[in-house]
Amino acid sequence: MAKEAAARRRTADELRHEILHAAAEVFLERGYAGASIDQVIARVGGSKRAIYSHFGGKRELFEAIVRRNSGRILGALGREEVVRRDVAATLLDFGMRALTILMSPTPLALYRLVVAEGARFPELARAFFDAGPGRGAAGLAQALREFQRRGEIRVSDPRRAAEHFIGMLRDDLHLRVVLGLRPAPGPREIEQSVRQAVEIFLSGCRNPPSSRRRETKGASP
Amino acid sequence: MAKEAAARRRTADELRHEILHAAAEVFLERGYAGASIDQVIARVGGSKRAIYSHFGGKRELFEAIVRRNSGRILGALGREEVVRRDVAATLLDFGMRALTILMSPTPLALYRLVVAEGARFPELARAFFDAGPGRGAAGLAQALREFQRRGEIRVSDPRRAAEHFIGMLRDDLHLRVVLGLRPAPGPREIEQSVRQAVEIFLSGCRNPPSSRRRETKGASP
DNA sequence: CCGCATGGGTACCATGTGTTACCCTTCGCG
DNA sequence: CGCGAAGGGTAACACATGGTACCCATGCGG
Repeated sequence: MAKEAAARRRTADELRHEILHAAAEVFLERGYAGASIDQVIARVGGSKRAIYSHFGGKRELFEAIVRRNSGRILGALGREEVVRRDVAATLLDFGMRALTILMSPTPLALYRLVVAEGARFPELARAFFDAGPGRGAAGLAQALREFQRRGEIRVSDPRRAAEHFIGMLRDDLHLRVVLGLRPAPGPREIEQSVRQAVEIFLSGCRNPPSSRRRETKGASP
Repeated sequence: MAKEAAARRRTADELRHEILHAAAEVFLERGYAGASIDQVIARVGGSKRAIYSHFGGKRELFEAIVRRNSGRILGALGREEVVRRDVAATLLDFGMRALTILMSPTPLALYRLVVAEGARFPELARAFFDAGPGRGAAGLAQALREFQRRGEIRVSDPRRAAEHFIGMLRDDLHLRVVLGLRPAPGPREIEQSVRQAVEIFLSGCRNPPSSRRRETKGASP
């Protein structure tokens, strides 16, 4: 009885969860204005009534979706940017993780969505930024301060430097993927991009003084 | 007579131009799905028939808008990244111009729009990227090659390096403005950001080898 | 064993959308 | 001076949307 009931009539939380899941799919792939309640209930199988009971309406459902995904997706990166080895290794590690996350489908779609609707949903934009890019930059900035304390790097504004580094990660490669001009890069290409970013970030590319660098063209294995 | 006629009945080109202008406003501020033909004709004063005569429909009008704005906005930067003075000055100049353009209202709205709809309008995304970020990166890459030829810098992949530099420009500051979390920065803040980006790009921030740098805190002996 | 509250499903509504058929004004030309 | 044509304005339409009133099944209390 109870089992049958549970199978037929989903728990309220179950249903709510499924609605959130389906709504995320729909909103993330069609945008806010382009998505419709009917499409959501078409996927989740329930009825509109359920949506209007559990959430208030389209707007509230959308906000729930964005908040939920903002929080969960970038939580993996957030952690603490533990300052483990040397600067280069830490930056490489951070960059790899960040770029890998940024290039996966859901964060990409979420990015498109929030960029598109951010101006019309200010508190959502805030939540997204604080949970994602903001937290990432803050963590990295903290790590940079630690390295600066150790004397390994020298930077005037750690927070801004962190943002610059993240900016290098999220460069045209990310933009091209966001625009759908090319598929997401694989781990190898990600690593290549991150390595060059770390190289530039640490050593720059001015020639005379830093001529001690080993790569450039000649193969040093 | 002719004057009255011209005042009453706009030239076909006149009308077409006004439609494009109004449609740009509507699309850029409401997004593709959120915009409506009625809103466009409400601003331009004509009738829907005009739109469907001059353009094919909503989709075509949208494409015309994006193409037009993609071309005209970033044309100012495009030019040729003339390699004038030294690397730092050129990068600073390029960065200032690029960031100033990126932070002005229309390019911001266009960015939001294309990011949102890029996946659904692939050829538009391509056109936008080629006319804007792509051209900018290509120009800068060309300049970097020239500097590399002169021996002023040393970089393994100029194109990617150019993209990294542009990425540093378009970092969290740009994202925050795109999301509407803060107003666009003034010239002073832009210059500050660009300066640090140039500094990092050229010299990096690793401490021991490049201790010859003059800022940070202590005077370099 | 039966009535009742709960909540999810059906059907509907008002509205706004993109699009098109029709008509009238206005200009160019004989 | 009259006529044909072209193009813009009016109005309608088919449709999809967000939102809601009604209804029925389900599980519990008396």
